Amino acid sequence: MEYNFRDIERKWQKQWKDSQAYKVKNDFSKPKYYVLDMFPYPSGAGLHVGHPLGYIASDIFSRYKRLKGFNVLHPMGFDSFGLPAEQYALDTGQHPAVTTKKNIETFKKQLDNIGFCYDWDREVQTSDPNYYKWTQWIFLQLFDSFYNRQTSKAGRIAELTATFELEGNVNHPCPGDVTIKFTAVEWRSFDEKQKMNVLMEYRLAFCGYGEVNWCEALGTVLANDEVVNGVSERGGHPVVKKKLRQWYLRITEYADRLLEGLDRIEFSDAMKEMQTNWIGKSSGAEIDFAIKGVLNTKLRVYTTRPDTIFGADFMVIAPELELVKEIKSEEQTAAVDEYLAYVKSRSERERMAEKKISGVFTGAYAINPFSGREIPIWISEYVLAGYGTGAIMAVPCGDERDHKFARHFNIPITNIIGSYYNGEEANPTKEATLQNSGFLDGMVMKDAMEVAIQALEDNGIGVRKVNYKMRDAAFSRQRYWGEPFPIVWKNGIAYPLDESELPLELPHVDSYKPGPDGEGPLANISEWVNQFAAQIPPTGGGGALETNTMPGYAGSSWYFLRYMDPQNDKAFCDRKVSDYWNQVDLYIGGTEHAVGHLLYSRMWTKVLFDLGYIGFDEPYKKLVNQGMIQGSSRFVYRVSITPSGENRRGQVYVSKSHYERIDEIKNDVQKVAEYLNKYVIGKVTRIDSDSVVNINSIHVDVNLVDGVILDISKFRSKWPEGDDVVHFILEEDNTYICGTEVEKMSKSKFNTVNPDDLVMKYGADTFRMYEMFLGPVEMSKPWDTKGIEGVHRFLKKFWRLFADETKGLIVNDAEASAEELKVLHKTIKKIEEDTERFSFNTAVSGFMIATNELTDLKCHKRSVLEPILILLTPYAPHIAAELWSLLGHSDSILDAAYPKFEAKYVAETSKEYPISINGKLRTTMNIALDAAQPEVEKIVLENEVVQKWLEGKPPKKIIFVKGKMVNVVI
RNA sequence: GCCCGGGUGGCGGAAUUGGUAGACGCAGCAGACUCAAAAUCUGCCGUUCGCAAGAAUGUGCUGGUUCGAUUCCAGUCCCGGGCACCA
Repeated sequence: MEYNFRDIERKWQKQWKDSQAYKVKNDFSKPKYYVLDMFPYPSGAGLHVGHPLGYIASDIFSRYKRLKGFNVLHPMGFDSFGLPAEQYALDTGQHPAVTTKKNIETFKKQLDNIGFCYDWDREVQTSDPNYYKWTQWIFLQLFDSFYNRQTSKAGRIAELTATFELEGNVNHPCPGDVTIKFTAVEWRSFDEKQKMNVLMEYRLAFCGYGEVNWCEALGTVLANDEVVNGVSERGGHPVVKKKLRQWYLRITEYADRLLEGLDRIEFSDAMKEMQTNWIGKSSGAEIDFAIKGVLNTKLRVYTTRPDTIFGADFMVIAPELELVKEIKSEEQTAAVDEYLAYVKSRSERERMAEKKISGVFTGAYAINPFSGREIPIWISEYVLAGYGTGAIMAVPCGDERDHKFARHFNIPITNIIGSYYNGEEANPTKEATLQNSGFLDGMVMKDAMEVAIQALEDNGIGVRKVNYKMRDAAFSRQRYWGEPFPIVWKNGIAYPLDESELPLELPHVDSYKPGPDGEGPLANISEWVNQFAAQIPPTGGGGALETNTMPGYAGSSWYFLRYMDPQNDKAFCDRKVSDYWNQVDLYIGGTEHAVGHLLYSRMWTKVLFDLGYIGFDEPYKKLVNQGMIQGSSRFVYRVSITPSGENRRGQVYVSKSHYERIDEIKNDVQKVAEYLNKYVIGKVTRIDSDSVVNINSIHVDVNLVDGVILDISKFRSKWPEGDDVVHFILEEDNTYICGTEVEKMSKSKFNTVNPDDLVMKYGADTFRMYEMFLGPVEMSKPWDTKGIEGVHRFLKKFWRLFADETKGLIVNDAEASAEELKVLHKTIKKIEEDTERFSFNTAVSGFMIATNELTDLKCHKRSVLEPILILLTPYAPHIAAELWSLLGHSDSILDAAYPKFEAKYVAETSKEYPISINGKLRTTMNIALDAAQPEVEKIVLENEVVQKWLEGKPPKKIIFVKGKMVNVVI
């Protein structure tokens, strides 16, 4: 009876499917556990070995929790809206819905191959109208809400208008535009459009004109985190700033709660820090400076260091500010205008890349409110219009950028920190005692901070102020393949669709080309756009649907809730059901979503909590970041001499060591020609004066390479023309050695490995355990198929504990020996502890050790093997189920009782103590564990190795740590 | 530039609280079984010296704390990730 993994796995996958073994019920009587994977985008490329890493880990943990008696929710679905499907549609004309469906089928088949315990009845697809109906519904809730700063919670727009009727907005300053201020009387006098415009500045989902990251090549707007170094993350196309009407989420209102919530969840420190940095909270003050000769305008700056106000030697304002035009002096007008033109000419990309010091004096002066000193006002692009007030007070002795600027333009520097400033570079210390600082003189900076702010507030020239780097999140895309907004525009007012109209389905289109003026493809379908024209309040007639669609993160912001109650058509998720499943207990996914998806879904959860739809305000209790599996690329090197000598005798591929030698002499064409001719006779017959050596390193399919050795015959088969066409220059042992590099796994680099192939060859159980055995889940590592044999051998060896090739099942009912029970309980402890702390690689090694030891003991006893079989179930469910059934069980091993560790079986009476001399291990001795120090000292000193090192002298000291070690100091 | 991680055999990695460094596996070497191969099994396997016993050395590098450091501290180099004119 052999370990026939193919039959076994096919059999059990069918059996589990037929018996609905993975069906999850909302059974409120059982304790729950919710394990979630970040759902994949179903790309056309299918799964590669990198994808399942996290899925396997979560599957193991789910199955483990199930054995422990929990009702486990471990669903899977697809983030199926997105750009690639639409790009593909543009290229091929295939409808995204069609390609997406096909891709999902492939993904599901591949996932099922690996034997995951998903309840596919709970599958969600973000592009399914039954799903995005509720994405649109949640959007409507966001649209109908504002952030009430009094209660620090989302509230309804109706509450807000009720307040406005009574008291205006005095207690609810406008988050979108602080200059909007009105009384109750004024509010009541506003017409509908004015009211709606005001409310738009409060809504959590709002529409506004704003500078957006516009990518011409993609024809769309990108979120900040989709732009990397001035180019699009996808495709690397240039990105420019452009003013467009856009939808946004007012996530900035949640900045503090997003920050505070981090204390209550288990994310890695690195992840928390990324989010903290992204939110970028800083506190300081806004200070108003009078401008010399200008009466009704002040210069408002933001600083985190009000204590340094006496060191402000100049002011810098962002070139974009309107104030510039107002204050520039006549003499400086030409220079300022020239500078503004220069700034405008520079793209975001140049600005980011160059960072050179530039700026111009406006001719205006600000007045230091405490000293009356006149401070020149400059403009420079290093001050950003979008942060703080767009203006700063520059303190060159304390800020490096200000210092460089002052140096560059020869602005005198005031030293307020004494010896802390060396005249060469700025010192951002907070410890210095202030000098040249008026009433702050003699105070330590960090104490002066509070005094300065108080003085500013007392004199009405400044206020305490907290700022965030985080911006409101752009929430619209000029794309087809996304959720349509349930919004109708009429006369510039956005009217929400009634809930009963949801889902607002995407129309079928024939063209995915952008609409006019940067609008999305939907703008081209007037029939669809105008479908609600007759119903729009208050008068009916006119009105057009919003033609933008929602971004990729809309559907993924709440999908974890839908899994709980996926078929509900009355609500996104029944409250009783979400109360039961509650937070995701374990969320597994990559770090790439640190500041995107994870922040947005945290915000949506908080809003839904505030509005009373769910009972918790953090979606994910614990997050484990799986590492990336990188590709291990292989290269071949093609050498040619152009323009002459080329292709006379076909292409020449040289092995690695030859490549290295040729690379050294590549500038000498003659030498390279001789080199090539030495191996390929007549390869190079003529060299011209303009001949050059070309060396191309070309990705070669990793499946044609064994380790680093190229399978030449497979490679050669790409040229059916025959041997004359392609030549190889090999190593001395007649092998072709490839170059290697670790890169992202991708089809274009020919370094992808398909899990299907490995499952076919070794089985799903081997594949699962091997992926875990590679190393800690959190760690990124290049894929290497080599070691999979070892794991496969282990499973075969494990099988042989139960069954013999000729004799069949060899398990007996004899009583287990103490030694065997020790192995069993040691293993129970090891596997349970390692599983709990997600140390799956060491758990796999624990199974190997147990198998090796039981094989050595020739143990085939049911009472030992059965519990180990249960331990193995989460890791290798198929083999476990098969053996369980062979042992005569008719019930399912998926619900067996997890074995209980009993310490008495592993208790030892003595230990092989390491005996060190001066901390260096010299020998070991078996000593009873209950032996006390005097007794141990006596035994140790009698040891001949110890006596040899003592050379007759008494030891200085003997360190004895019970149960650990003995160290003799001489 | 700033902020996080991380550097351990030929390779992936282990060492959970400062206490036997290198578990487990891959690759390699030697052997058994076999006509042969596969499969399986046994032994060896950081480096240097040595027939061996053993000794020296060894967790990026330089120091320190300690009876004892892969683990703690200071400095430094390298690799990976994040942020990047945020006042």
